Amino acid sequence: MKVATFNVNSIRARLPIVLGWLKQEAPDILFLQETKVQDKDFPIDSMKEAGYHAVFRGQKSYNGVAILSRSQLADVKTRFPVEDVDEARFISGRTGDINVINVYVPQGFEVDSDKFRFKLAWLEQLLKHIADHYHPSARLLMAGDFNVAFTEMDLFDPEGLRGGVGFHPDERALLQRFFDWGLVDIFRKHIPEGNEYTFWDYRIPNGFKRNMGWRIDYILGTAPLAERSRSVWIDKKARAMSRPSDHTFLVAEFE
DNA sequence: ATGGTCGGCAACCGA
Repeated sequence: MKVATFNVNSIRARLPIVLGWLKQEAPDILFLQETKVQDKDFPIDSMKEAGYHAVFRGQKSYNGVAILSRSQLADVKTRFPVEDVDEARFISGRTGDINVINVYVPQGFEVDSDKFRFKLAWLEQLLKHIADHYHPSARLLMAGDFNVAFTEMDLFDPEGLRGGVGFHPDERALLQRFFDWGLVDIFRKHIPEGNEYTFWDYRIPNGFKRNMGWRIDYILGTAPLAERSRSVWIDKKARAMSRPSDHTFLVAEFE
């Protein structure tokens, strides 16, 4: 089984990249974030032609998540209210005995802002949701854009960025609690070295060329899945395609 | 080289 996650930064702007990648890599599941499209405008026909089922929840202009899969997902849920705000940031479902969750965690703007507090509350809620609905001994795969670098290895300038949004102790402590519960960072399980990133800010000149990036996209799995993971990679060559996203594909293969 | 990020969507917001 091959799964991937990609913050697409507009599914309509990057439809050729996604379709090309699906054809080339033929994943079983692709998690997409920041689709930036309302449901009535989601390019479902293109996905069908590519051989994929699609479940999605979008909103105008911002956010939006989708799961593309070879086999149809059951028990699909897209509602995830936090503090009475229900943005399009969450989709869960099931394929066979594998439960899947796709998340687009709030970015958080800046530390001590309302948006930052909302980000922390959102992550708390996600943790509670998982603890309430799943068991670490069952197969759960959660992937997406978490907007948090976990350790110093996961960003290009840990000292300069320490304590800022995306690398704040409170955010990192929350990620740790997902790991404590029983989720494994599949990338880090296989690749212990640093300087491996999934996001490069558009606003840093030549940030990608200079590899000034962050690892903020994750594929997490419970132990039964982590034990069956065979390889994981960040697909930088997908960035060579026209109009690259500021994120890239993160891919994992399971037995 | 006399500027310097994207995308949505129509003036700026969000990342």
